[in-house]
Amino acid sequence: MRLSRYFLPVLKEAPREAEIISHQLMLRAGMIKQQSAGIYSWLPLGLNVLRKVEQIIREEQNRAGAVEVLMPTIQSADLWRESGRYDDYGKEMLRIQDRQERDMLFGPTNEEMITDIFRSYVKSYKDLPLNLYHIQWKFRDEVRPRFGVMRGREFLMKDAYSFDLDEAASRAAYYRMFVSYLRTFDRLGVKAIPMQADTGPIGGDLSHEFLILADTGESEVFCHADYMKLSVPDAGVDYDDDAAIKGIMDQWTASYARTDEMHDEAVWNEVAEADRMNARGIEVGHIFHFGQKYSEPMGAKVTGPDGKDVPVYMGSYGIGPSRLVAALIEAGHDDNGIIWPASVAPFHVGFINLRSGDERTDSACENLYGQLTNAGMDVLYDDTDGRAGGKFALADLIGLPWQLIVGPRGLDNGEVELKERATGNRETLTLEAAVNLLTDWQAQTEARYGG
RNA sequence: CGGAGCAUGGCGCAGUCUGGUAGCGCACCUGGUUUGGGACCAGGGGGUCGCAGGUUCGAAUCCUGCUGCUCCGACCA
Repeated sequence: MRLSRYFLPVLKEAPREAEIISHQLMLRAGMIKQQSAGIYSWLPLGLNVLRKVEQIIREEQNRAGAVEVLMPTIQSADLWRESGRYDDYGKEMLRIQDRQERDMLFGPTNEEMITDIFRSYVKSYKDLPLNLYHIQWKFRDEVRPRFGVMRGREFLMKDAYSFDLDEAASRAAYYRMFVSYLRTFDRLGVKAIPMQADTGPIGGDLSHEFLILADTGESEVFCHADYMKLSVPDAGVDYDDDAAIKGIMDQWTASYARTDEMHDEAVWNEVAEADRMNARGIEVGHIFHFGQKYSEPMGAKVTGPDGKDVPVYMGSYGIGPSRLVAALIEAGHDDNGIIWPASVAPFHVGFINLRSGDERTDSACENLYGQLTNAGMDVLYDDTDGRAGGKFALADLIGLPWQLIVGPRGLDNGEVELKERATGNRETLTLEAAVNLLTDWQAQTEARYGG
């Protein structure tokens, strides 16, 4: 992508209403525009990252055996009356009427609708296990939206729903999603720690929240230092092996890890003092096992091997991609701007042409641009007229992993400079060496974080 | 929903106390000089001062009502 043809409306100063760093940087980097309290447009750079986050989530859901569907944002109130939640959900649910004055709502979640889909088609235990998910916009009319897309009223959510014949199978489904989440956050380049959670209004008896540690996190967390060292299963993990999956789950839940809501001082004090980590975290995922809570009232039953009908056992599994984008920035930034994890960076490398209009630097950039693009790299080429300072500031702000600096002085020696955003390290090297370094880096990144 | 605050060009702000018909920086447009870490010179465009009433010869400024947005608390991906 050439910057001159892109749409990247950056700001030098953050709008006053932006309070936390991720919100400020998202506005300054031209990723989002606020349209109303808690409601945002996603501009090209923001959408680029959001799509990458979604795609990693999608790949890991698929790997764990979940199947993607897409349910509507608008739902009928009737479904929610069946579960009893139409009255229970309260003012957070945005209620609307269509022209026939039918009661509708903008979905805050989809348990009812997915249960309806399930009961319409699935009648036999032979069709289980089943896990359906979608990635769709939700609306919760929060009393107080804040922190940009971190807590918007409209937000993107991946929500998966598992269906199983009995409690044991349902727990196995829960464990698979648990492991899938470990892999998902790992690929996103962040450490997210599963913490024992309150099951809340959705109900159930088994629930974990996944939190990214960040100083600006909204929750206080207490966890054992072991979590810093635990390894995440690789792509070869066998989701059909219930025992192995359970083993990973056990390993990741063996030590103390709770948010302030569930914190128990007495148990916490049993952890060795040196191992106690008290930090702040951002909740980016939440999984629940709730058994027959919805299948029972909504009549989602399957016939078992004994010929008897039983309501299916269910769980639901949420990740907020839009919140994750903000959380990744909270976890990765410096005074100059964003530092993206390699796996979701909107572009791998930004080109800085120090002398736009100069025939030699222009053609060197064009040449490199062609080579890297052909090698499958995403390149943002700053081909605009302008001074170096502004170009560096922009490149730092939007946080691409690499900056390739091309100027007449370097070209006198057939050289360019390569700057790594995360470390700030700069290296002078030949054009070929720069191309090799970048393509090697991409191959390694793909091997480490790719699908 | 309870408490606090803000609203002046795309962004950041001054002006409001003490009423006299709107200004600064950045951004934008034109021309020129520039170009190795947010350039400089000259010229230019853009605002019914959130909305509606009221007071006044005169309102960004004073009064009343409303709306929007932000922050602190209870809730959540």
